[in-house]
Amino acid sequence: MEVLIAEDEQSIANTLLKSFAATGNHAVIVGNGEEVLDAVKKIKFDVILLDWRMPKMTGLQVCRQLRELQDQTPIILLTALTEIANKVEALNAGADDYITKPFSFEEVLARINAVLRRFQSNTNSLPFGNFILNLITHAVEMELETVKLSEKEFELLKFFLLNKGTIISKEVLCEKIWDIHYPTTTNFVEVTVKNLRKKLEDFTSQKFIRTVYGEGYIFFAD
Amino acid sequence: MEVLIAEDEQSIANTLLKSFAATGNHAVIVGNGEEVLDAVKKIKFDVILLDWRMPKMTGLQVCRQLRELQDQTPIILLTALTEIANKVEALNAGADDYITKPFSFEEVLARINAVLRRFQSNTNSLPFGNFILNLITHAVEMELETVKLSEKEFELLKFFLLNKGTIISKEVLCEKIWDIHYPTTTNFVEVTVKNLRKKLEDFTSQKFIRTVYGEGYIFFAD
DNA sequence: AACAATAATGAAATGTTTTTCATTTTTACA
DNA sequence: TGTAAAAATGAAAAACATTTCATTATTGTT
Repeated sequence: MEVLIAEDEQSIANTLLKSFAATGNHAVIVGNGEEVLDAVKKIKFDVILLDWRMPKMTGLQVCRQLRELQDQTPIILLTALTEIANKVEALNAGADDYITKPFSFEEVLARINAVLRRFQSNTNSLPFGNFILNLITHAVEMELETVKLSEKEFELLKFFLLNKGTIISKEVLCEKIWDIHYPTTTNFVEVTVKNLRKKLEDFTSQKFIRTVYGEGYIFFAD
Repeated sequence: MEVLIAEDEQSIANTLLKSFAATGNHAVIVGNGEEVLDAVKKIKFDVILLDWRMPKMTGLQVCRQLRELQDQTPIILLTALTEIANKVEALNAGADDYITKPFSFEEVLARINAVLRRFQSNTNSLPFGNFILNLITHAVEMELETVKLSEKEFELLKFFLLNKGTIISKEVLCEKIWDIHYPTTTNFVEVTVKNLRKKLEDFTSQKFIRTVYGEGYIFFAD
């Protein structure tokens, strides 16, 4: 696991760093808010531990700014006892949880796991444009309207949504959706793409799946 | 929303009670651990606010006991600052969150909503016995083994799992799964039950669906 | 034990989805 | 613009799922 520690008190930061290393994880330390924004541009962290009181920007400001930049990385705020009154503010700023100092490393790990679990299990629908794919019913929904997808259509759309904006080759689709690991003899991938396209366009009046000649498909939304 | 407040300090309990009433919710106050166990037997609460330090049983003991009795009601522990060290213990005892005193009512509401959200979105699988129904893939799973259910079989099993231990009539199944609101002319419900039974028994070597002559079916697990 | 009501079953009929195939359309590039 | 490769399409064939139906088995009651 890749953790970003944003904390200006050296002793706390170093203790955390060592503890993460000892549990087989990897952490990066930064000392102020600006450095947080720089760091997340370079590395994709699993979680950010953010000190409430830091030079230049408060944890809260960093938090808001990250969310404005559409960064969804889970954030846990580290707050001192005197700041307890502002917990609600913290949650509203887009933090996912907070820990009050002093804390044990055991508690930090427990909190991180709780937050990650919440994140992972929070995915029973995938949004795109003004629509969502309901992962339970396998239908595309918009307010009260829905279209049911067949199984293959569902799996295809789900895969596209999990890989928005990147080129996906037919070979990859074949592997991931049909579990076929050798060159295909027929064009069932194209046929399924066609059917999904038709259903989506009839329902949404938009084109989401673009063909990249010789390479594969890209799904575009927003 | 129906809230159970387990708190022996009258002033705190009453303030909460009034605040819940003011926000259109309803709360019940009990003063010790035993009364909590009695109360949950009578009423189905949406959330339980549990004081850590109470006469007769600590909040932690109550928590453990509720979970042992298979009660899954969300629990938020109310702890004093001096008890901060034991947060991990609290989470491990089956509590879903905790709030340190003193707290604002605004914060209580925020926490409750966070916990409820987590609860509701946490359901992309339904466990029964040693197995789980995966709500995304529509398959029954046990470790690495899986069986895929057809759509009707999936909906039927899902409905059974959400209504474990209660008699479900064919009329209700017809309404809820087939969306048919008038007497049926054929026996497709029985046929679907038969097919689901076969798939489940082939896979699990157990019988989960019992017939109640003249009334309907019951799903049993554990 | 005998009966009528209810439930379970196997198999055919119908409806859907998935895959295949022959043909047409689009694309990149000379 | 002409060509070959790649992609899209309509429709048939094959595989699956759902519903119907006739028959057999089970249940509660007398």
